[in-house]
Amino acid sequence: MPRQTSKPRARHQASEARPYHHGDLRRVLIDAALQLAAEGAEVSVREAARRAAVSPGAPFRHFPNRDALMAAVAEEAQRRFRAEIEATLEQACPANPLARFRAFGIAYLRWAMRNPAHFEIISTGRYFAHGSSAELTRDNAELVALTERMLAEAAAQGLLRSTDLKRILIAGRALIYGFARMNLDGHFPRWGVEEREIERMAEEVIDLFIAGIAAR
Amino acid sequence: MPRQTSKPRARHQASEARPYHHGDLRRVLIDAALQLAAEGAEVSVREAARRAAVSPGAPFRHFPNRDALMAAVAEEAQRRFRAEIEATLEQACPANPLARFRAFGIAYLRWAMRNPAHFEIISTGRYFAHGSSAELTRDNAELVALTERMLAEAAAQGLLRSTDLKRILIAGRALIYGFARMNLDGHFPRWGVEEREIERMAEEVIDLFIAGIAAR
DNA sequence: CCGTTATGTAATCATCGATTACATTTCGCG
DNA sequence: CGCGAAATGTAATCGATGATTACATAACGG
Repeated sequence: MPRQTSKPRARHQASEARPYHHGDLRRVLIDAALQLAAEGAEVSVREAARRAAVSPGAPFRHFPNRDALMAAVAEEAQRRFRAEIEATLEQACPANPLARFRAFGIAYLRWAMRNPAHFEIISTGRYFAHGSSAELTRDNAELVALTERMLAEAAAQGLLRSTDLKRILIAGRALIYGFARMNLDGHFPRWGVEEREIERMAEEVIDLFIAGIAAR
Repeated sequence: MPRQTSKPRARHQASEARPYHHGDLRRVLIDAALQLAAEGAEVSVREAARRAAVSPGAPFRHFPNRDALMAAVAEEAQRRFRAEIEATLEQACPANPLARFRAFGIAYLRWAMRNPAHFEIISTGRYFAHGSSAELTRDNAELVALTERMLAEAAAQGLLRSTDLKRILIAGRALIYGFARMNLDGHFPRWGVEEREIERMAEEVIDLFIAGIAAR
């Protein structure tokens, strides 16, 4: 929790000098890094420090190394990601598991497409050792478990053609993750002038998948 | 084509000195970079130069910058990727487009899983500006076109449930690409002790997709 | 009020991509 | 041939970065 700096005394000389101790440098560094990523710039510790108006070595008081900063950044992004998905699911028809699955997929892809850099940090084991953040791993596992539950309910209600839930789960994850990554990795030529256009494609792809696994 | 160095004269002094001019530095640098990537190390121009036993500045005679080297590396990797897929398709039942699609997907995923670093370089716009290599773009487009043709044939033979080929194509690409990236990005916990296990999952996922789009 | 701890600064190092000036080899053209 | 231009590699150097260390200063508690 951010400690409240109680209006620190001014330095010996300047009346408006920045206090020696930053308010909550850790938080500010994470935000700066998130912002850097969102801007498409690559995240460097120094640049984050620069934005926090702090010396290049200061961040290392809060993070042992760059990877640790990135892991913290990923945790924050994942928190936001998960929060938005769960908020969307709050207002999704609770009775129909496949409709919920659909809403989940759409929310997932919407966030991924509107926060590409953050999604990249979350989903790729490139910025820090995969599994180095227990929180990130847990949050992600819970999203997977959420998906699993929806499919299990669908199966219980006889909505699925096959009962091989494991296989359906993996295929569904691959489909959604793949769509997000295709967008991220530039596999959609810039025909899709409208962002809205790609989101419509996302819906169609999800619907195709659901039609494929649904009983009929 | 690699120019043949016709046994260059020895230096003024040593009888076994390395010739001033490298045989085909460009090629050697690309191979060194491919090897570096395959070893999981991150590719640096200097390290490639080191492996080629050449000064750190030498590579820049062949590549204007690091990105250009990476683009050349990607082109080579893509060439191998495409060659293997097409070789596999050579011996796939030519009459059944869905069987060919299945073979395509399996070959795609097999290569991606056995050459993760190379697949990463190919498929991500991270190592160089996306579209900076016309050859890479073309090669990739041809694989997509190949998939498109298989699906069109399947539709022509009445094997598909829907005729929305565009949607099926994107979904299929997303599914296969997503599976490959999930493996790459560490989304498969290390349960799959056996590599063979993951390859079996890949087959199952592809089969599930085909079952989903097939007429019945 | 003092000292222990938390936090930031300054200086330094190795690595990397990149550029420049220079050296040597290769090759084409007369 | 042989000579000069072009190709190719070397050496030295620059700025940025991640990281470490020694030191300075502020914050907190007894």
